[in-house]
Amino acid sequence: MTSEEAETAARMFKALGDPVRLRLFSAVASHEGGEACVCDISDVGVSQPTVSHHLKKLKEAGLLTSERRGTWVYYRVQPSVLAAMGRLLAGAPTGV
Amino acid sequence: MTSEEAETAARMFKALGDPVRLRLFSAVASHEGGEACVCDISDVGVSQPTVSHHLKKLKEAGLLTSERRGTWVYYRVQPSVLAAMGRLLAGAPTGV
DNA sequence: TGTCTATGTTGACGTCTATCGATGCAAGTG
DNA sequence: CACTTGCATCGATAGACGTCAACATAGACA
Repeated sequence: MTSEEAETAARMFKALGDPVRLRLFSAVASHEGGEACVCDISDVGVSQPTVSHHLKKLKEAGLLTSERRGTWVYYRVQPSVLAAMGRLLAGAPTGV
Repeated sequence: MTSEEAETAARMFKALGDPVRLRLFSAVASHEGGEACVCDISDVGVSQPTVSHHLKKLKEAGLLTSERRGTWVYYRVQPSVLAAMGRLLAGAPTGV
């Protein structure tokens, strides 16, 4: 595993390394239709700006995508990234 | 996903959320025999105390175990934890 | 016993991060 | 146009984190 690969992968793991973000991510992933608007998942015990902050982090890490439809903003997971992280953990290193 | 589950899982993801720790973990996981002494994997670009610090973090997160044999300390991965994280990412939520 | 090598621990320092209140922006509704 | 709702951004603050130098400890060997 090269230094660059480690940084890329670590960025994703780091994004899931916060309880609030993990719950938000799980909520989006398990929501009906594979997507959820912020109002559906914002009940994680923190204020609304904090939720927005964490969703932005998850988006920056490439784990979520967002789309505005009318009044609401819908978040959706990036399946390919999930698969890559799963492989990494399953014992199939990227390039070692 | 409850708050407690999120905290437990987030602690593991967080442990892998640092490039140095991810490289150390990958090095141990891919090393011959599934274990490695610190001298084998300490070439990650940081000082020796920092390596020790990160290995301690990984051990606290339950991702590694350590065993002293003579002069050297050998680290080994916890396979069950890996499988659990893999399942989490593969789309089999723990309790949602 | 003394010394060297291999690791772990401590203390300090600078940086990052999570959180909040206040505010701003977009879109629907009257 | 005014008002409300949903979400993002800004500024500030407290706490966590990564890193290193210095020191401590454990084992091997002469």
